[in-house]
Amino acid sequence: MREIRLYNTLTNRLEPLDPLHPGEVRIYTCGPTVYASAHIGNFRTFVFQDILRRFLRSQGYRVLQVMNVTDVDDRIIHSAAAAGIGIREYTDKYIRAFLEDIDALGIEMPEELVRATDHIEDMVTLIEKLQQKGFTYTTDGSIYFRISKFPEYGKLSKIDLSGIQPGARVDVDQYDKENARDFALWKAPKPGEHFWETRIGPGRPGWHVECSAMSMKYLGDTLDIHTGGVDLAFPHHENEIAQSEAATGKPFVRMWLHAEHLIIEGQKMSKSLGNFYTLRDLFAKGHKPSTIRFLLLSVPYRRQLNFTEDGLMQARSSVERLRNFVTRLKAEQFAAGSNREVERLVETAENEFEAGLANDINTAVALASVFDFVRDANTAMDRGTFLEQDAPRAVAAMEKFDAVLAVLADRDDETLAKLGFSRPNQRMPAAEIEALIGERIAAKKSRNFQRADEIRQKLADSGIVVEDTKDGTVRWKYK
RNA sequence: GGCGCGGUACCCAAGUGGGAAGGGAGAGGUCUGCAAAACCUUCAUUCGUGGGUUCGAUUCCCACCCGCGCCUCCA
Repeated sequence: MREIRLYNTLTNRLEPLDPLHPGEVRIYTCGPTVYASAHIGNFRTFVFQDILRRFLRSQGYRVLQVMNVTDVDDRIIHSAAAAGIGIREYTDKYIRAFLEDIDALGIEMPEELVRATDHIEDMVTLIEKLQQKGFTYTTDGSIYFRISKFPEYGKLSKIDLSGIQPGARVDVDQYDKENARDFALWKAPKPGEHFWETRIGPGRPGWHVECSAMSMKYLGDTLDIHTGGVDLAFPHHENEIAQSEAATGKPFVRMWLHAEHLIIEGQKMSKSLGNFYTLRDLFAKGHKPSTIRFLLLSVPYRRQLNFTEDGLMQARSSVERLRNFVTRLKAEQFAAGSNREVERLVETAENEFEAGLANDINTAVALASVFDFVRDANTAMDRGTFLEQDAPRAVAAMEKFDAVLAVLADRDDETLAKLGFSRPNQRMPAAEIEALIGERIAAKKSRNFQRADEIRQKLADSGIVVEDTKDGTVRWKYK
């Protein structure tokens, strides 16, 4: 098995992946907080995680991935109350939308998608364990984690607690905490708020404890990989480490992977700047799922990604190029035989593709190997040195690449239609298209080029592109 | 201030102590009735700036400039 190296935020180094359970990689992924639609920045992180899991599987690993859904927090409680419905009902619709969104982007479902509110009992058990070991204290019914009892606090984010300057910014809750950095494991209910009646009293869980409880429940005390956006490293992941390791006495996570943020047209994405896009906003503007996925995956995950209109155009063209190649492979007739040179091209591409991804999921290198292959194979086809037996081999390679990339197989129209974004101007019935193309071929044969061009224009107006090929056949596709 | 990421052609972007990947756009050409697709050619003689190490640095070291993130329950 090829060695896979990943950049571990805990050690700030590239390290070889060495799963605790041979052949199986256990991953925990911080999922969405379902109080609103996820935005394009969220999906940068989720697409990265999808590339990671797809690559691991393509390398023969079993993957056991758990993603949480945070369906209880202040915003949810308040919004649900304002809407006069329960938090479960309130979050259901956002969970549904999230599932539709990740499906639209070709993101595979994790093996376990778990809701925080289904695991209150597990969190209570974890908090009890921390209480027994003396890592907590209670103030007014809220239970806090005492950071001073956990000397390794700060090892992920490399913050030095001794150097903290008190003052500048003070949390509003500070008065009931011993230390400003202590965080809530359990929050006492406020009047009128949703709460659970439990062995540790009435209340609701703090944000951090949910991830510790659920990850260890499904993946064991020590996980192979924990992923999330860079912003989560502190305090969320730092707190997860503290809770989990204090409770079990074992290392919580062997490798921490953090995806850099996405910015929009060079600016930080924020609601006040009005550059806050959901997937559906982009679909409504006419962008295809494959375009968005390609753009999100084309920049390696540890690099900030500038999400721009121009970038979307470029991504769209790139995907077109790859898809055109596969279409050509399947449609064109080649002379009998097979060419060892082409086989060599395939092997080189497959090797470089894997090597790129194995080096900290370097998608830019992986894509370069695919494009190299596409160009060289196209050249061989143009020169007539690409033979009949080479085609299925090349198709197989492209399918292998797409098992990770997931942008070649064209589900765009289908996906958009499912979400209500069908484009009626592209819905000319196939029979009518075929009839027009037949008429155009006849017109061309009788050298009535004016009529032929009229038909081509008519099809173009309906979003259909016609391509004449060398051997006289005609291909068409939706634009 | 602390911790971290980055500055490579018009845009996106890889990379290494010794010939600067790949994609998009542009220009010219081949093919085509014309297109489209594809192919060919072209597109970085300061790889942020200034020093240093070296036979040789975009790559290592130092300083500086610029952009960004986290240090507040934001992926």
